Amino acid sequence: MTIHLTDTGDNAALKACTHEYQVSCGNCRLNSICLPLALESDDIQQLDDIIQRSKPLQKSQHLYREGDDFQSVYAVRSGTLKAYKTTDDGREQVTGFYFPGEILGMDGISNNSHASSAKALETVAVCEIPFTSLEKLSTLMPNLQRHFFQLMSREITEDQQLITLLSKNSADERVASLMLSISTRNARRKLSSTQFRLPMSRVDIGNYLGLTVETVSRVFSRMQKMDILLVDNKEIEILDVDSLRRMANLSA
Amino acid sequence: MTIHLTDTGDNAALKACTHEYQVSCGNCRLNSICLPLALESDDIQQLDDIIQRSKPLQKSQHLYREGDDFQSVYAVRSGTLKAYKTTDDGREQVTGFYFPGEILGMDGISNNSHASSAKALETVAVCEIPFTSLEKLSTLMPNLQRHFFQLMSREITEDQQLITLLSKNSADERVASLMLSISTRNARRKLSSTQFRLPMSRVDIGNYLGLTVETVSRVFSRMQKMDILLVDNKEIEILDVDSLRRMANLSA
DNA sequence: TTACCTTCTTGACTTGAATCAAGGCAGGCA
DNA sequence: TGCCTGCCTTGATTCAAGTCAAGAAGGTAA
Repeated sequence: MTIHLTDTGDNAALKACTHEYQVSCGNCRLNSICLPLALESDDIQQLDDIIQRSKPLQKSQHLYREGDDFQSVYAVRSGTLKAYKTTDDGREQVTGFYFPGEILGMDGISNNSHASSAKALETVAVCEIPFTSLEKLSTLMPNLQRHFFQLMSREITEDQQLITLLSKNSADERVASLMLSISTRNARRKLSSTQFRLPMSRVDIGNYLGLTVETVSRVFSRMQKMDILLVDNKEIEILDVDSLRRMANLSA
Repeated sequence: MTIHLTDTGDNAALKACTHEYQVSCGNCRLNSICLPLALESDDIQQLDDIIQRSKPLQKSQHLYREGDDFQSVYAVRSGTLKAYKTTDDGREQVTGFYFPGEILGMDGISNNSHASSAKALETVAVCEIPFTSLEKLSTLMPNLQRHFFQLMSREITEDQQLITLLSKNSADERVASLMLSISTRNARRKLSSTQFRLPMSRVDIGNYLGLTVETVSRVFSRMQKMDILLVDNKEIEILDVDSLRRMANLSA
């Protein structure tokens, strides 16, 4: 039996998941994001068979920790996670935020142990994809192999975007870019691209963007004063996308 | 016929490559870096068959450019390359340096077009690995598939290291880290870990580390004054590794 | 050899973001 | 209801790295 997953909005994690573990990839409304593949229905069945849909994670619980044995990669079904590394001197570096449909954990493949930790920013449901099964299946399904090569390659290019952002852009540009990125990712999930609730704290934003909390806060205030954003704590409304784009210094 | 590659030192590119195209992976002295695999000799033969060893690139020539169709990934045989992206406002962001035994070009997989450009910093010889052949071979050789998953995962974790460096560390720490990284990579190739010639300019170093040339130059001067490094233009000698490590703020 | 050009270094000054410090606000709990 | 406690904001000050400017050193070509 499969049940259609009716809502994967960020607050719907519990509702969506406690009773609806048995979603299949074929039915999942996120499959266009996480599995944009020309797979035969038979293939999808095989993939479904290896994927484990376990009970949801509560806010601030870890999906995995840096140094844990690497077993699986994970697709986010609902909710948001942050990935972070702890530096040698004990500070934290947020390396990414993961929204529904996105896949995390691939940095663990190289050493057979997770290179970063993943923590739920709110209630989260994930699909667990055991990596050895995925490898075996990939040798049988060239499309799937290619898909995972592409996913990892995308992660590389996204990291390179972040490197450029950190290396070249001002505080304003960094915050503007993150807002645009979240906006785009919401649009992909058919959610509003102009109004959303930030799942992460100012500290996390600052940490991700290489800025202090105070700077992040000041940038938000400035953008509000310029009528680019409407900021009410974590609720964000983009009032002027064009100005935001200009501020982010991105032509695309 | 295969000829043993006698020298892959950075200046030996021309000598090594104009007459010695026919090296095989089985004989290549870099294979412990680029192919640390338990492959049967028959497997290695199959891999050899798809790899193309073309004529060397001269300094400042491009191996590929951002936006080029993605066909292959490349293993560096001798010499050094830099990878860089051009930002929307026309500036350059160096995303990595690639030394002999290292593999580049994997960021092109996700879009079937190269996400960055690769330019020779000196005379360079590469092994070209056509990606579609590699994919096919990977479905037949699970070890090879796993190896490429691992290589890509390593690229991700290295990018995350750089993100952390850019986001959290001072100019001194960044330059110290790069010197240690180059030192380590030299050691892997059985070259001196304490004395080497930087293949890249100060501009490239600054660009990679998110610093200006002037700052890079000042850091080198400071390190020289502290008897940590001996700097003579591009010739570097590490006088005090422990202090350099302390300066880089890395316990490892 | 000189002349030119690029790359590197050093100094003086400026500036954007960090730090330090104080208060405000919202949500949870007694 | 009111009081914590943990976020978030705002202001004043400091500082690390950027900018601007000048000159030195190294490589290349005539």
